[in-house]
Amino acid sequence: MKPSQQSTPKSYSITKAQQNVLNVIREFLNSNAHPPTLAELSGILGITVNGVRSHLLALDRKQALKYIPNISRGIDLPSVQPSGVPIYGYVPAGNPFMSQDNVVDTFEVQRYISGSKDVFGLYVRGDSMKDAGLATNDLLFVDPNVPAQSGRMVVALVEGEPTVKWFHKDGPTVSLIPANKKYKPIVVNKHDENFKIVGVVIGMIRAMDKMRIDSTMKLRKAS
Amino acid sequence: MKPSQQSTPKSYSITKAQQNVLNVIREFLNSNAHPPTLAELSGILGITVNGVRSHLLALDRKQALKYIPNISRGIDLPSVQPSGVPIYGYVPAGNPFMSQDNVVDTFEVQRYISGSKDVFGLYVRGDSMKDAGLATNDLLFVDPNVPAQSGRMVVALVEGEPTVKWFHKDGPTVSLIPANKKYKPIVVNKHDENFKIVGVVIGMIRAMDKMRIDSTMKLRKAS
DNA sequence: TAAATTACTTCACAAATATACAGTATACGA
DNA sequence: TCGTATACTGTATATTTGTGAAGTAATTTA
Repeated sequence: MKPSQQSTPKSYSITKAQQNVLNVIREFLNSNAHPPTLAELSGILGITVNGVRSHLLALDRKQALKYIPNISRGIDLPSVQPSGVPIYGYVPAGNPFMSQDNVVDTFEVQRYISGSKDVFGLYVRGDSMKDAGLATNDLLFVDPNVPAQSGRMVVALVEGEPTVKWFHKDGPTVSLIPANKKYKPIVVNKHDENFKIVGVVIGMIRAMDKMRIDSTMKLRKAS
Repeated sequence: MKPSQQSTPKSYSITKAQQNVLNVIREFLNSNAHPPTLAELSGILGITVNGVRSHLLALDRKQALKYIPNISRGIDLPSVQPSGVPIYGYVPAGNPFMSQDNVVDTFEVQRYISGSKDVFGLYVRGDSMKDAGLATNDLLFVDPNVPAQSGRMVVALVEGEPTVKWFHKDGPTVSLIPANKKYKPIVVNKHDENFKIVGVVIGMIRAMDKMRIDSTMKLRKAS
């Protein structure tokens, strides 16, 4: 944390008063789509406009925010908000796990559906991928720009019908393998006109608002 | 879509010029943390400040944005961006499914992890919920504010150890039921001190960047 | 302890911003 | 065709909002 540039003017770390200003700005941005003015901060903080200003200049120097001169509401907080949920770790894992220190990560879908901007979602229907843990109504994230490799889950168009399967390439032929003994693999020629890889499954999300134990019971009986 | 209030002033739908203003504002917000001023929009659009103003007033009337009078940069665009991926429908389903008309929904995590602000994420480890489709490294969304009901999946603390199970209440006792024949249900008294429901599982997400067919193969052999 | 930074205040002032009011011309729906 | 909304322009004019310069006191680091 030592200054790497000798040109950097000497400065203390962020002080309590400055942190307070920062917090007030953050709060302001939670209820307003625009940053506050100096006068507004002045009113909230109970100090004069120039008092606020000197804090902003200091915070800008310390890179805690960007203070753009001469323009109204020219306060830019970097990295807005995680907009996400904290992630605490693994289950089961060491406890107590629900503490702020224990936040392993912050959830951002971008992390999961990273990659190309062409990623799209697709709902699962049917049980052909049951053993891979997919159930009807699960939502798949499919990336059309990821090249299909053996061992990956893909969405393919077979004779115009979209289907989710494991992908396996074997010389001139490719196999689409279901994760359910009830169904047989589909084997086609690599250049078959009636066959097309739509994309690779890079993620999945499931809403469990209404999911009940019954579904597992059925699974249990079936297996 | 007919106006429900007779007090609503007559107005056309958003015109091309207005849509253009809207687009410019959106673009502005993509590169700036603060909304534009009337003067800035005037410069970009090539019309006078009052021209801009009348557009903003019209757009406010049409609820396309909020125009806050008397404050600088008082332009609030609702629902910033979907930040999401389009969802096309079910698999398998009628084709051709990848067309803009076919967008069933736009993915927003909020939709899935809706409810309280206390929702948090938790990684799954182990195979005790295998038959419910959960695998190690899956990320669960847990809501501590949803009351546990029989049939729902819950995260519980049993003697200090966090665990994911199906929840079943039966008079004075509650059962935590694993979705894997290898494990036995845990039955405890409702008021047992060593037992505590942390929250209800409301969703799950899985990253499949590296997931390979091998894992299914193993599942197949095991079942 | 000396030099610098913080944490403010006050008074004055220059820009930046939004409004008011008055027009002109075009397009649209009943 | 009438009445209204749109799509602007222009000239002023109020406010809002940000800056400058100077100063006081407390705090911090070397």
